[in-house]
Parts: sequence; C-alpha cells; structure tokens
Amino acid sequence: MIKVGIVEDNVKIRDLIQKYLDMQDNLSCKAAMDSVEDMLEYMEKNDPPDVMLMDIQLPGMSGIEGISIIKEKYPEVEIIMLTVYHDSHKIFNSLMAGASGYLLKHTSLPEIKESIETLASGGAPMSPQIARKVIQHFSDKQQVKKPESNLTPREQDIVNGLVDGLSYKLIADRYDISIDTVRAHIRNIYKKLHVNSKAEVIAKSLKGEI
Amino acid sequence: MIKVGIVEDNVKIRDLIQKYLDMQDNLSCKAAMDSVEDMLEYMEKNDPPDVMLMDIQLPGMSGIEGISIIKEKYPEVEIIMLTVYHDSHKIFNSLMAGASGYLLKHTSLPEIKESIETLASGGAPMSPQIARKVIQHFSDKQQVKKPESNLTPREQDIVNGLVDGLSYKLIADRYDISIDTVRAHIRNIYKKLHVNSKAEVIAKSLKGEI
DNA sequence: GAACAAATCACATAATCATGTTAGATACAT
DNA sequence: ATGTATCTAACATGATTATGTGATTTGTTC
Repeated sequence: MIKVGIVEDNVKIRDLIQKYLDMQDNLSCKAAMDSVEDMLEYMEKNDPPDVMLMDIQLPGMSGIEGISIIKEKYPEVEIIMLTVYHDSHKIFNSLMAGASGYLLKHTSLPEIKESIETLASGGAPMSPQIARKVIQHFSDKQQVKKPESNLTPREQDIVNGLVDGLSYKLIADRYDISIDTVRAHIRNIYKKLHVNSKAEVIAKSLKGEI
Repeated sequence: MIKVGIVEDNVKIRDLIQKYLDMQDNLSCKAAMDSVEDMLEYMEKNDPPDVMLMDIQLPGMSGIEGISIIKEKYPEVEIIMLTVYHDSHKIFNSLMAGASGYLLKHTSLPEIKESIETLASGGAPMSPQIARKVIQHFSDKQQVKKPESNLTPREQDIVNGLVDGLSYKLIADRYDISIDTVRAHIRNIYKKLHVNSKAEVIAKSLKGEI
C-alpha cells in the first residue's frame, strides 16, 4: 500500500484527486493539505507519505521551496510536481530541489495513478512536454523553433520588453519607435492572446504559452 | 501519415517492429536498415523519415555518432534511441548529440507506437528508468538558490493574485480586504523585492526568484 | 509593557496603462 | 491591382497603478 500526500490549494482539484487515489486498492491518500506548512505539521504527527503530489503556486511557501524543506527532513519521500507551469525555470528548479517527477495539471486521474506506481517502482514520471524541455536542455542549445507563436517578430520584441519589466516608454526607447507605436503593438498582442493587461502577457510568456 | 525509419542490426527485432508500425493507420515504415551508413544512403535517394528509431550498438558507425551526422544533414528528423543500454554516459551522449527520446528495448510495440505519436505532437518519449537517470543528473547539481525575499504569507498571497493577472480590485475581492490594503501590501512587496511594477513582480515570481 | 512585525484601512496625486479611432507606408500574394 | 498583413504614428479619455503620508489593531518577543 503506497501512502500518498497532496499539497494543492484548489479545493476542488485536491478533493477530486484525493478521493480518486484513496479509492484505489494499492493506494491510500489521507493527507491532503493546501499548503506546505500544513503538510509539514501533518508529517510531524503522522507517518510521512511515500509519495507526495505538489503544486507550485501555493499560499505561503512555494512548492519548490517546499521540496527542499521536505526532502531535507524526510529524504525518503518522493515528490511529484503537479502544476500548470511548464516554463524551464520552474521545471529545473523543481528537479534541482529534489523532485522525482513533473506532471502538468491536465494529466488524467488514471495517469496520475500510473505515475505514482511508476515512481514507486523506480521510474520517474514526466509529462512528454516536460521531458522535451528537459532533453532540450542537453542538446547543444540548438534552439528549436517554438510552436506557432502567431505573434509577429516585432510583437515578440515588445513581449520581451514587457517580460523584462519595461514601461511603454522604455520599450519605445529600446526599439527606437514612438510610445504610440508600442501601444498599437500591445493592442494587437492583447487581441491575439485574448488578454487585457501586461501582467497576463508576462505570465503567458513565462509559462511558455507564447 | 508519419514516416518512420529504423536502424537496428538484429533482423528479427527490426522486422517485427517494421511490420507492426507499417500496419498502423497513421504510420508508414518503409526504411529499415541495419546500419547508419545504409540509412544515410537511403535518405539520399528517398524522402527522409519524420521519426527514426535508432539502436546504439551497430555494425560500423555507432548509433550515437549516427545521431550527430543525421541531425546535421537532416535537422528535422526526430530520433528516438531504442537500446538495451541504460548507463548514464550513453544516455547523455545520445541526448547531447540530438536525440529526442530514449527507450529501452523491452518497450512493447504499442508503447513504441505511442512514443512516435508523442514525439510527433511535441513531446519527448522516455522510459521511466531513463527519466529517473536524467532527473538524478539535475538533483546532483547545486542547491536551488534560496529566494531570500522573505515575503510574509499575506504578501505571497498578493503575489499569487498578481501572477494570476488580477487587478488590485480583484485581489481585494479575492481576499476580502480593501483595495488600499492591497496597495499597502504591494508597496511593501516592492520594497522587499526592489522593484516598482506589477510586471517585475510577476516576472520574478515566474522565474522562481521569489 | 515596550518594541516590533504583520495586517488592516484612508486620502491624495502623478504616472502609466488600456482602449477607441484613424491613418500612412511597405511588402507580399492572388 | 487589389487585398491582406505588418509596422508605424497621433490624439483622446477613463481606468489602473505607483507612491507619499498617515493610522489602528493584533499578536510576539525581549
């Protein structure tokens, strides 16, 4: 019987996964918390789980910090990240912190179950897209073209400016165009990405969704 | 229709895989050679495959050498290693040479088929044991840089709101506090992180620097 | 119980952003 | 040559953000 723990702040997702896993013959899932802090408290008083599913974006401590702390105190616990983020920073930071697997949130319940079993038998579960990012890290940074960004080269420039935290004025300076042109590009970017704030563009970009 | 090629010197295995794959609706497997040299000759005269299954131990040139040569000449060909070797050197050398996947030879025919499809849709097929080795390669690295931002739990909540693309007003609603309180927290966050815009906070957060 | 961090709220103002409308110059494809 | 896409630019206005200066409450720590 494999003991599974969950750290996930979305109650609906957490409950769904917990119920599904606990229903399985070979799994038991009693510990489902919404923060690393709560999980640490739980593990003080109870048997630590064998495998832990962990979100990244959490109230309080982030899931990545959580990995380090949990692995330091309970090195035998295997941690699978279960998150929407597929940007390289988060992936590599997670793996370097000691995660043993990395799944995207669209992973189905049966696949999550399989992943836990894979982990228990010495493998490392990873969503194919994640594996791809990891592998790309090895291949001589041969920049493979990103999948269809829809954005024109100039629009991509503007996005890069936003990601660097620049104001419209500074972006205009960087590319030597007028601030109104920057506005115009940003309008078009918003339309293409279906967003309406700098914040969302930056988030999408850093999550690898552009 | 995905065109698949095979380089494998064991005739029985090669024929088995070829027949199985060629039988599939969405795959065609015409090129099955027993050496990289033969495959290169084939590709001179015919359309190169989209995906290639490659053994390592081969007569003549090794599969790993083969990757480099094939990728240089036909960079769009995706190569999956299919081999009995699971030692780190062979794995990493293959990936560094440009392989997009790595399967062990006990992989079943349906799994091989799935792997080809995974690859075609932008993922990277890897046997779980291989994934494990690859991941271990990361955790052996240095520790994750400690984000010493030292945000309070509430401040982290606010950051999460920003990352989700919310306005001050919506963050205030989410946590049931006044918009001026949100402002106050954000002021403090900016001071701690040495930034002065939402954009920078979001970028830092998504880059794992918080 | 003084000192301090954390969380809460208010008022004010300047800067920046989001969005609507309009339009000229290239370039490329049908 | 006509349409479509891209890059450029201006003007305008309401919304949102950034920043300054305060203040109260609730815990914790020394």
